[in-house]
Amino acid sequence: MGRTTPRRRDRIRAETSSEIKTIALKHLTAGGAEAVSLRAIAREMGMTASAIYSYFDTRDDLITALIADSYASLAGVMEAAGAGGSDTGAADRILAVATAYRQWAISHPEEFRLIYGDPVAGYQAPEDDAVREAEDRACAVLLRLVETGWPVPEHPAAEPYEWADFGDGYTRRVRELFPDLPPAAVALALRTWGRMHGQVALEIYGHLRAQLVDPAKLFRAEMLDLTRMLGADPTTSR
Amino acid sequence: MGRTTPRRRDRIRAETSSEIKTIALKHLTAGGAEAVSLRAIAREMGMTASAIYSYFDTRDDLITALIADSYASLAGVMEAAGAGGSDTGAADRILAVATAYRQWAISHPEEFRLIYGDPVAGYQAPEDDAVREAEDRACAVLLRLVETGWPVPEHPAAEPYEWADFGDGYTRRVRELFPDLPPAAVALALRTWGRMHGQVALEIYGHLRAQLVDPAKLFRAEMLDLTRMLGADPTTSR
DNA sequence: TCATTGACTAAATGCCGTTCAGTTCTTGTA
DNA sequence: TACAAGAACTGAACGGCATTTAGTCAATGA
Repeated sequence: MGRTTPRRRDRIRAETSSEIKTIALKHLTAGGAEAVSLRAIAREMGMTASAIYSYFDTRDDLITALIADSYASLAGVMEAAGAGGSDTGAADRILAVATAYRQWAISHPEEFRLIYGDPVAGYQAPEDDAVREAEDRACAVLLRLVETGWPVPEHPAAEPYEWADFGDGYTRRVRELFPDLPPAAVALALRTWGRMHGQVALEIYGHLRAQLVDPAKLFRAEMLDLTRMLGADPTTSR
Repeated sequence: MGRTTPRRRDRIRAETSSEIKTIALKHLTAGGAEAVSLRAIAREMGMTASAIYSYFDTRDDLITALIADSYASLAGVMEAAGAGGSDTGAADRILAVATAYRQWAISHPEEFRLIYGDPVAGYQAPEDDAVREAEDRACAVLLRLVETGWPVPEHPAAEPYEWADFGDGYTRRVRELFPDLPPAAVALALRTWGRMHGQVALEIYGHLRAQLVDPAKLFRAEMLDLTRMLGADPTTSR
């Protein structure tokens, strides 16, 4: 009964929907989020702006779709960088993922801003399943990095972590994927995220422009220290 | 010849200008950057939107003024936190500044987004003197933190830093304020910034909401490790 | 074959930033 | 004190925007 081949109408609909997204993405990368206007997209498609409402309930929904697609692209890049053959050292994998994160941000600045910034006014982080899934994928890459060096000696003064410290849904998904990792390891993965993110965010938003000639150099130094935090110091692991 | 008391007209002008900013800020905190509309501000002031153009050449200029004011407020909070009596340990001062940074962000989320995000479409980080000055003040607070624990043993694999690695103007201002600090210390201060910023940015933009029950706890752990990076481990300095 | 449904248009609503011509009133000076 | 200059402001307009609504038309599935 289940129909394998999509019906003609559904196919056309999917094509139009993806054409809208493609043009929207083009405008985004060309002129930032403000340039994503339903009228401009429709104009380019030879349609009326209101026609787009058959495909996206509102402009924000279209933006959310762009976020989901962009985040999936970032997650893919991170996964590829984190996969590295089994001959790759732990520190190298960490540096590879971090570099991939930064490089993706640099080559897709507007998409990065879309995901991690707030380019759409009054726009609250959407409760979108596709977005959450991409975020989980990115998170999983970091968890895999932590897993390699685990257990890492805790900072003496740090408070212990428990599962109750994390969101319910998140806890469930993490424990399913990484049954052997304790809560403290998850906390470490989130700290890793923050550490990678900090410098990249500052750089993308232009806050290191006047200070640094080569932001990559500072990022390398920071990520090198990160390997230590994850118990994968390159001086000992290679 | 120099007139000390401002003329009546100048005074009124300054008052109107600051009233515009006050209302703009009110709308910002209430509804995000999108809510800062010249028409809405003028409406509230009993004026026409075009009247505002006597005070700010464009909406973006008004936004830039808001950024400068907000950044100055953040810098002030950081300075206060970093001042701590001479009896305060180095680690405590670091934690105080970091906590101040995060707390300010949490209590002024829209201003934080204004400074470090990209709420205004197609808006490039302005080359505004007042903004740069506030950024320098915040930077100076971090440099003072680094200064306390300096010298910190470098990570073995890290590349050495030279003054040529930094922007010209920035280098000049830093060396004037901190004649004794070497380039590597400046690099460490910028890394400190990135590390503080990373988690706070993720939190403010809602990216830790689904994951963490208490983001402050993770931030504490990260900042505790930061004290180590700055050579001010609380276990040894207290 | 035919009623239904989805894609689409056209027009309108009410926002917005910005421009411009014209008005009013304050100001410093002749 | 009279007056020219200029600042502050109004009102109308332009072109842009998201969104809503009523209506058209053709593909669809029973």
